[in-house]
Amino acid sequence: MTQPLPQRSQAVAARPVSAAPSRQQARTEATRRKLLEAAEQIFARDGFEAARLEDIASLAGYTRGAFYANFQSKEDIFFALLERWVGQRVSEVNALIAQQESPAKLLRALREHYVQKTQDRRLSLLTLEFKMFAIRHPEAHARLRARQRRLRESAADLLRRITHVTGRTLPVSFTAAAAGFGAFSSALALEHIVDPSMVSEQDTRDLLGVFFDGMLGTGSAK
Amino acid sequence: MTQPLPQRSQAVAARPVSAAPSRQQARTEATRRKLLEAAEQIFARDGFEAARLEDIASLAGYTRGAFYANFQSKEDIFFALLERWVGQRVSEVNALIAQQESPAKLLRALREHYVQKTQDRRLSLLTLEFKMFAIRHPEAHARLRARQRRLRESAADLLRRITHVTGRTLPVSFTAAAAGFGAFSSALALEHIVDPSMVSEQDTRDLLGVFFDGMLGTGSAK
DNA sequence: TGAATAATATACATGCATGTATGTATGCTG
DNA sequence: CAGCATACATACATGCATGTATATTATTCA
Repeated sequence: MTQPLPQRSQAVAARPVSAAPSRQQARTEATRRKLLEAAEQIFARDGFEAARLEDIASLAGYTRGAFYANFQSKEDIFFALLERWVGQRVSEVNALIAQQESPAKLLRALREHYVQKTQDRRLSLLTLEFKMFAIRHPEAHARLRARQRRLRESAADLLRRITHVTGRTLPVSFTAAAAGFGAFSSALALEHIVDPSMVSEQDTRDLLGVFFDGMLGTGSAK
Repeated sequence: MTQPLPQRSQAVAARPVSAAPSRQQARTEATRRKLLEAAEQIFARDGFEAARLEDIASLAGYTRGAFYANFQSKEDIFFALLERWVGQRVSEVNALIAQQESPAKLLRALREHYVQKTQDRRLSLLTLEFKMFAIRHPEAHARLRARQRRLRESAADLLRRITHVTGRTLPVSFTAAAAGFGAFSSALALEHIVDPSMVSEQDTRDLLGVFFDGMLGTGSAK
């Protein structure tokens, strides 16, 4: 019934690896990108199950015809989105690492990074959506999990560097700590979205701050 | 076509408020309960959208006929479930409050309460499901939010009592703090479910502990 | 410029879950 | 125990989103 998912979605017709992309190829890439960006919005808005391919296509400015020319199914684009998304997140973290700032500055930057995450509605909802999907689709679970791990490893690296300098030891593994930060920030974002009057943006900042200080001891609670 | 939703789902035929329930009424109550319990499982397993009434009914030992005799729609049972569920959570918290133990004991109990939440898969998933639903169904948002608030208020009360005794001040409002604890524990539960090898149960305990100590200062981090 | 191919649209088929209408059995009441 | 109501099951109708097959428009290249 469900045949094995192809590794790469829709394998763009083979071509010499780094040749200049032809105009048609560029066009294809562009619509793929537009579709992915639309999917990002729709999935965040409606969730995976309720999301309609029609909506994704039309938001991108196409019809479902274009969709099926570029992706095989809803799951397919969901995975493609995940890849892109993890790549982007990893880049962000790596950018932090690459900064080579003082540990204190790095600490503040990391903290700000998570605070930012808290305020990005789409990001937080997608994060949750990916995880929910993983839980509920056993056949896809391993794949999803692997990508999440990539991201967690990056963040863990960053934590490793920081604690190496500050000499502080964490109560849990680096990866678990990274997961903790990520989880907490999306959870707080969710709270704020559901009921901003109960948890203001400032509240999310402060709550995250408490946790952050407890873990990494910046000392500047307020 | 769609007449205005009655406030109470399916308005069990009016009868003197606290008369002894007839056998038939008792039977009805029982199947309603079974259906609700089944729904709890199915919604947690599949999520609201993917959940099929067929599955709920059959898990409860009935067919969809029984379902529609007791509930009007999937949304209807979802809300009924929410009510029941919030009621249960509030009771739990109130039980803690009613204990009238020493503040130190109360603190430990509260902490253990959240740790327990972390380990209850169904509970955590349902929590998230309710919130996601609220976000994505504007017409239901207010109603959902109101129930969540009831729960948050209870927890906030508990926090108020504790801090009143310990003299400690929180960095955020009591309700925001309560939301923080709740959010963090379901988020950690989710992490553990998605990838237990990254975040063990002990990790969730420790991470929650860090936050807890940061907020309420029990002092016993490890 | 026009044939060949790629990109996208349109039209159609299918499946599946919801909801409704009707049937049946069991319990209640005079 | 007759007749009615309640509780649930079965069968059917509908809608809607997916996926596929075909048509149309845009590009490339001889």
